[in-house]
Amino acid sequence: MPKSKFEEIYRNLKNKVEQGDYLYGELLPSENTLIGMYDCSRNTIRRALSGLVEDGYVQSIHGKGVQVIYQPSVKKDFTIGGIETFRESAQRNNFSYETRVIRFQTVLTDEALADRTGFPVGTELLWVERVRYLNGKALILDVNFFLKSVVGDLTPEIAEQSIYAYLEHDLGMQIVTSKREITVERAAENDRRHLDLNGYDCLAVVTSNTFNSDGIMFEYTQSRHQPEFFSFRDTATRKKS
Amino acid sequence: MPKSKFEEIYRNLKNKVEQGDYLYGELLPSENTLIGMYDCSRNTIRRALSGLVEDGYVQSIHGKGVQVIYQPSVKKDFTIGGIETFRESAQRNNFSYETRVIRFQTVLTDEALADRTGFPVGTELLWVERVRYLNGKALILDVNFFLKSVVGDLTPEIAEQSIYAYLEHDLGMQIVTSKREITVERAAENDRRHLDLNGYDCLAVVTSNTFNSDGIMFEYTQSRHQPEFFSFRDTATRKKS
DNA sequence: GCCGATTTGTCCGTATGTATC
DNA sequence: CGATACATACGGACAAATCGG
Repeated sequence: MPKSKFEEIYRNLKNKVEQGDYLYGELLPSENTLIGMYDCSRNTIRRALSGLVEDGYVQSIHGKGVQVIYQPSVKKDFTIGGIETFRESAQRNNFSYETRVIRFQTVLTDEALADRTGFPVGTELLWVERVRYLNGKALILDVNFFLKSVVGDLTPEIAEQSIYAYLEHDLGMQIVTSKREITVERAAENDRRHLDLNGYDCLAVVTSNTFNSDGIMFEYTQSRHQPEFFSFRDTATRKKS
Repeated sequence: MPKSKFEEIYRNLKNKVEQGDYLYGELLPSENTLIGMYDCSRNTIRRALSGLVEDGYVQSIHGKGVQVIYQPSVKKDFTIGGIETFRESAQRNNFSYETRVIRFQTVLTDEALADRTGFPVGTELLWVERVRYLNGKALILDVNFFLKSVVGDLTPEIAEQSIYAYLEHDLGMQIVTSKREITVERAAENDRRHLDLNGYDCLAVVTSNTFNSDGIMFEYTQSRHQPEFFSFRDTATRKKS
């Protein structure tokens, strides 16, 4: 059984664009035509279209139509974007991958940790550090702090597989919002020890706070990437000031 | 005269959140209450709210309410996000700034340039390189390629001020969509020559293609940042697979 | 555990405004 | 000018989740 109607239409149109049914520079069928094609209301069509706009697939032009601006990417990078897990990215790129847990302990949030993570002082956290290997090279160092009260009995064994799969499937938790910041930092002692930096003295660092469907922030993470395989894509639309 | 109703409400609510009228963790007034407060339909309220969701200000929880997840940032970084110009960022952070044009010439798109920029072979482009100074330090190297047919008679003098102001105010052009990619690259000869790298051997590189309201891609840009002052913020929401 | 009130999520239909051609 | 297409706004209906009694 499908999800919602607008999402079905959104996916269908997205696939069509990706498969080249509608080409770069062309206009999509008009909203009225789409109403006929999908047998639904105008609102539903517009909702589906706005999803494509957010994805940078199309751009609507007042009085003219909705134009395709999707271009298939030539480079098959190891990219992160949206909220995609390490495992999903690796599989999408057909890379062999492995994860090693190098830290797994419970800590109490003190002043410094509170300032860094955004959790209140005194909160019990699970501190996990993992090294991610792609095709045998140590490329990512993940430092996670999870709310102990939420992740329950997460084990190192689970952490070596996918923590997100555990959270979503086993705990039935839904990840909704993730606030991220991307910076570039000089490699620290810990980075040098665990990663194959290949001569780089810097890393791409993605720091994020993640919220679940209950609206509670349950995770603070730093993902420290060797620069070579890091790439972040994004589409921005300018809101009128 | 104001823009649209939903945008007015969006801005109003956004300001209230920023000013602390609604605090982190609290719920906004219910949609029904907001309808009364703003004297409008439910759709209009929901549209305003969805803007706040996109900004990572709030998160709606089915059956419960709309929760504030906005936290005022302590660090006053030089950040880029949305489509903000160099000038806007500098002013927001109260930095003195200056721009020097180090290249300004017309080129014809060959195979290599087409591959890099996404413009078709044979297109006439304006190639501009500028060094951006913040508080006297050379921190950003901007490499722009503009569609010659669109930017018309852009001059080096204008380029030293704000190109975007020229495009928007003088040409009446509206920037709508920008596709961006963030990577980390080793500093090249050109970077070393023009930037104060402060010992870093890497740069944060933002590569973007920008579309105007006519749906034509008129700009390809590489913004090469000294890492120290680079920070990119973003809020992602997970779409159900 | 059930029920009803509240709240958000989805969907529909209609009307009017505005830009393009 | 008229036809077409997107933008905004309103109103109503029902579903689904949450919460308190």
